[in-house]
Order: sequence, then structure tokens, then C-alpha cells
Amino acid sequence: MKPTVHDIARSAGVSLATVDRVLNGRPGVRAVTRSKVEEAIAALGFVRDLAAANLAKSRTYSFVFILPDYDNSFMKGLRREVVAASERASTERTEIRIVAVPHFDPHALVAALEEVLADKPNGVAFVAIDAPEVREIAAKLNEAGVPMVTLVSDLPASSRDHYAGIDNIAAGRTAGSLLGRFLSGREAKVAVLAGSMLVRDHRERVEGFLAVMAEAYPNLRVLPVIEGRDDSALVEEKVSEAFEVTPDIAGIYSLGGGNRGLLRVLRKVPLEARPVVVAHDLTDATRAALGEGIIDAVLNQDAGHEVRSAVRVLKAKADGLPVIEAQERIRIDIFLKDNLP
Amino acid sequence: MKPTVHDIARSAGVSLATVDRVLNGRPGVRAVTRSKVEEAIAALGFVRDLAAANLAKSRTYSFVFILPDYDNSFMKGLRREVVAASERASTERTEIRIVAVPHFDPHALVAALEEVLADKPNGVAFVAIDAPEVREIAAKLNEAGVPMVTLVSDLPASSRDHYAGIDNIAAGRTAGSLLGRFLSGREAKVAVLAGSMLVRDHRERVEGFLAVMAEAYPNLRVLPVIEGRDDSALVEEKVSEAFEVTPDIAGIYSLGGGNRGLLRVLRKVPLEARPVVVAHDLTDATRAALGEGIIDAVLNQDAGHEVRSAVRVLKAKADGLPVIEAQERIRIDIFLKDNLP
DNA sequence: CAGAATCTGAGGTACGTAAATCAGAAAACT
DNA sequence: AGTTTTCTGATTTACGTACCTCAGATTCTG
Repeated sequence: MKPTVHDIARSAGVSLATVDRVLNGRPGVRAVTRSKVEEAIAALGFVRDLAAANLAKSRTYSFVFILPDYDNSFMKGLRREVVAASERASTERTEIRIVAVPHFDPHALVAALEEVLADKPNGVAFVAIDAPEVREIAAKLNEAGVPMVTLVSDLPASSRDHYAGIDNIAAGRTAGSLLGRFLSGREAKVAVLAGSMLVRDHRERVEGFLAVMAEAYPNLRVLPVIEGRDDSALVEEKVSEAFEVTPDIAGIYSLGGGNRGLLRVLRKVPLEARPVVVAHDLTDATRAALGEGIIDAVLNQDAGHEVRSAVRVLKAKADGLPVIEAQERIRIDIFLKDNLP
Repeated sequence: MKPTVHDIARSAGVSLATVDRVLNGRPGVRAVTRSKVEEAIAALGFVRDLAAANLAKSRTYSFVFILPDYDNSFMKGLRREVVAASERASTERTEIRIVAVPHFDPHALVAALEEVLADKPNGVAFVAIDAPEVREIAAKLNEAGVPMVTLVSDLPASSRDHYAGIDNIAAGRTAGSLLGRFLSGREAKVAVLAGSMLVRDHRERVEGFLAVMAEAYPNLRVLPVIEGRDDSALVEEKVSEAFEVTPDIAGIYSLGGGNRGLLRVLRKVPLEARPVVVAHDLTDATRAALGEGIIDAVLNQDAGHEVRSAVRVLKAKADGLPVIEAQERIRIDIFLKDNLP
């Protein structure tokens, strides 16, 4: 049988109240008595029953998720996952509040975080914008002891407790290797299509991609980065333009949103002239394109995993418990048409 | 505030005892009263507090994990993960018993499962061997209402509740596509290295691989499958032999264990003549080889994820709760040297 | 050595649910 | 009508921990 506080009390020869004082770090216990109790705890291998403790405390967890009100497939999916998590969480004394903020707007994010600071919930998760003012408020939250998880897009490691997202440099490198291998040695031109170089994750993907190109694929010439603002109409326009200027594009790395626009252009390219394409984010559009062979590989981050991970980590931090690192590592999923879920 | 059983009782105008009878499906409630209570439950949106319920019941979960006593890297890792899960589980009123059985021995597995049937734990997970006698005992366990999860290797879907493992046909197909793309169009010979064609997962990988070869890569000639018994010494011997007979092997799909033996041979092959290699299972050896460029891609199943998933599913089944399908899907991880964890 | 300050024990209530007992009410039988 | 059966309410105890109060014991202070 698992030992209980009563067993500790009996074994240490003290009363329940004293055990309770030791366990919860309350004052009023002599050092000698304290260590007697601690020995008994260690000897019996007592571990506090969290469920019972939470019940007694009527502890509830309150978490805040700050999400950009951006309307691309990925963010929509992310919101959906947060809502789903929030519904499940209600059975577990956990309340998840969702706050929407205008996207790419550091000030709006800061304002939302300031409200969080005033509120003092048991944890906060947000899609970070790596700007000085955001780092500043993050430092304040940290100081105030509010567990903090960045979601999808990170801040410097010092100012948050955990990052639930992929390593974007590694993602860029992976895309580079795939493209390089798929193009296998031939002299060719490669286009890079990003959303915006102002966003850290996109910058990092480009960085990783270019590094691999430079290191391993001197045969490939990378054209200037096209910024499509994650907007499929704009993407379509800019990619069309690029094909007019450079008809012999042999490879494309699309690392942002707006892939629908890219696909519209690609479908017009004659089959034999179609470039090798590596894109990000598994959506209905990219999934279909993978199946047709218009896209060759899709890199993906699992929004569901990210959200569940964020909730688990926040809960663990709130309880002062360790996290299972391996479980919380967000992978870069690589999908070919053969391993689609 | 979340409604409690007391609120239900008050709202329905019945006593606590009656609410309890309805909630737990006990007899002794008239149909009219029952539906009154059910209406109140629906109206208030009551959800039973599982933590409190389990506390009151002093419910404990007892799960059995049956693992083959096989000593390759993967099985060692799997056992390690089960042990880790078992340690964590002890804080959550969950006891995980680990049973070792001789590997590839259907009768030993059946014997272990028969013990489980006598024991009636709250759930069982095992690395399945797809043999008639195993299916038979699985059916009995199913009938006895013991939740059952197959781990790594599956049975037909009907006889278990859940499979915590990868889709091996998809894995084979993925390997085939990678190899095909990496070899890009040239006429070449490809070797397939399996552990044993008697094991279902290996058979399925080969099946998927050959299917893709036939569909999409007519330029590649697949040599007869080499069976290395997951034993690195034997693998080394047989692969050496294969290279003697066919010096111009341009691609290798290694889908079983014993990769250390394969690597010993490959390191002797002159750099420019080295084949493209896709292997299974990320171990110290394959990880190092990826880094060196001796292996080009590694397909992996995350043993930690599989074990945690199995535990979550067993718990959910024991509580009659739904599982989050997306969370329990085990991915085929694809590692290049660029996205190693 | 008295008085104050600090420590400790005993006991209780609470959290939300499960499960049991017992008594009374209502319905279904003779 | 009386008897049996079935339903329902009231009440209690329990799970393991948290947290409160109060009294008594011990130590420290002057």
C-alpha cells in the first residue's frame, strides 16, 4: 500500500499537524523535528497524492493562451486545438482562457501580456514576437513567477520557461537537404518563398536553408527570397512574376503560408518543367498537392501536439513538477505522399 | 463554479443517494425519476470529477506490459521507457507490471496472456506476434473485458482495442520514395536488408517498399531480400557477400536490426562508391552514421511515445473515456542529419 | 523563576464523490 | 384490506490531503 501522511506521522512519532507543516513548508517546527519527519518521508518513500491534495485545496488551474487573430490555415488549426484542449481541460479543474490579438503587432501582444501580469493566472502561453518590448514584459512575468510557454515562435531561452514549437533552423536545413538530394547534382536555380523576413521563424528557416545550400549544394543557385506575406493572392502574383523572369526554376522552398497561390501557378507549369517543391504546413491544399505529386515533401509542425504540450508543461510548472523532455520535444514532421496521416 | 452532485440533487429535487444511483447505473430508481435527474445533469452541465471519484473509490489501475526479452537497441529502449513510465505512474495510483517473454515465441506469449486473463488487470499491452493461437487468446481477453493494446507489432484490428505503433507498410513506402528520389532516375541495383520475413512488421515494410519500387521506380532493380536476423555479425557477413556478388549496389534499405554490422561493411566501401542508405531505428550507431553521411535517412518510431500512448489509452479504456486519436497516432519519424533531436 | 515566545499535538472541517445502511413512502401483489 | 416488493430520502463513513483552532508542552528571555 502507498504510504499516507498518517503513516509518516506514526513512523516519525509526531502528529499529523506537524507532518503537514513540514510537507507544506509552514513555520512552527523545530529543526530536529523537521529532519525526523523528512527522514520518515524518505524512508517510507512517501509521495503526496496530487489528486487528493488538489481536491483538498480545491485547486484550479487558470491558463491564458494568447493567439494572433491571423486567418491562415495554421493559425486556424492552432486555435481549434486550443479550443479542444480547453474543453477537455474543464474536466480537470483547468480553465483555459483564449485571448486574440492583432497579428505581427508587438504592442498588442505586450498589452495582452500586461493584462496577464495583472491577472496572475497559473500560466500563460503565447505566440511570441521577438521584440525588445515583448522581452521586457516577459522578464517581468518571469519575475512575478507566472509560468510562461512560447508557442510556435520563440523568445530567447532566458525569458520563458519552455518553448513549444519546432527548431526552425533545423527545419530550413532539412528542407535544404531534401531539395538538394531530390535535385541530385544538377546545376539549377532554386527559389525561396517566405511570408515575411520580419518574423523570426521565417528568418530562421531561410537561414538554415541557405546554410545547407552553401555547405553542400554549390550546384544550386538560390534566387533572392520572395516575400509573399502569407497571402495566397500575393504569392500567386509574385511567383508568376518569378517564373517569367526565370523560367528554369528547378526547385522551390516555400516556408510560409499562402501555398494555395503557389499551387495555382504550379498547376499551369507543364508537367516536365515542374520544379521540385518542398513546402511547410500540412493543410488540405498541400496534402492534395502531395498526393498529385505537385509538392514533393511537406514539413509540418503538429499544432495539436504543441498545444497539448504547452498545457502539460504549464501544469507541471504550476505544480513545481518536472517535465518529460522527450515528450515535449516538438518534431519536424516530414511528409511524403507515402506517409500521410 | 462547477456543479457538484449536491447541485444536481437540489436541482432535480431528489436526494444525493438517488443521484448517485443514476450516475453509477445502480438499480432502484424509477424511470421518471431517472430522467428527471438526467435532465438536471444535462441542464447544469455536470461532469463528474474523476480525481474525486477515484479518490473515493480508492481506485487503482493495474496494467501489465508483456515485452520480449530481445536484446537489440530498440527493445532495450522500449523496456527503458516502460520502466520510466512505471515509475511515473506510481504517483498516479497506477501500477505497471512488466513481464518478459522469450522473443519470437508465440507459445510463451500465449502463456503470459493466459496468466493475464487469470489475473484480470485493468489493461494489458504487449508486442504482438501475429499467430492464430495469439489471436485466440486475444479474443478471450477481449471477451473478458480486459482492455488490450498492441505495441510496436500489431494483430488484426478486431482483436485489440488499440495499436500503439507505426504503419509499417507506409514506412516501407516512405523508405522506397526516399531511396528512389535520392537515386534520381539512374539505372541501379538496390538491396533490401531485413531481420526476418517471419515477422509481420518486417514483411510489411518490405511489401510497402517493393510496391513503391514497382509503381514509381522502374529504373531500380531490387535484389533478393537479405535476412540478417537482426544480428550485426550475420548482417556484416551477408552484406559483405552481397557486395562481392554485386559490387555496384547503389542503394540499401535496411529495415531491421543489426545496423552496426552493415555500417562496418559500408565504412570499407570507397567513398565515391558508397550506396544511398535508408535505415530504420535511430540508435547511437545510426545517429553517428547519419552525421558522417554514411546513412542518408533514418526512419524511426519513438518508443517513448508508444509507451506513453499505450498507458494513456489503457487508462482511458479502463475509465470508459474517449481517446484523442490525433495524440495517439504514432508517426514515422524521418531523420536526416539536419533534424536530429 | 515568572512570563513570553515558540513549538507540538489533538481534533475538527473541508474538498467531491462513492457506497453503505436504514427508515419511510409508494406502488404492486394477495 | 393487509402484505410484499420496489423505490426514494436521509444520513453516515470513507478516500488522502489541506488548513484551521485551541490547548498544552517546551524553550527562550529578562
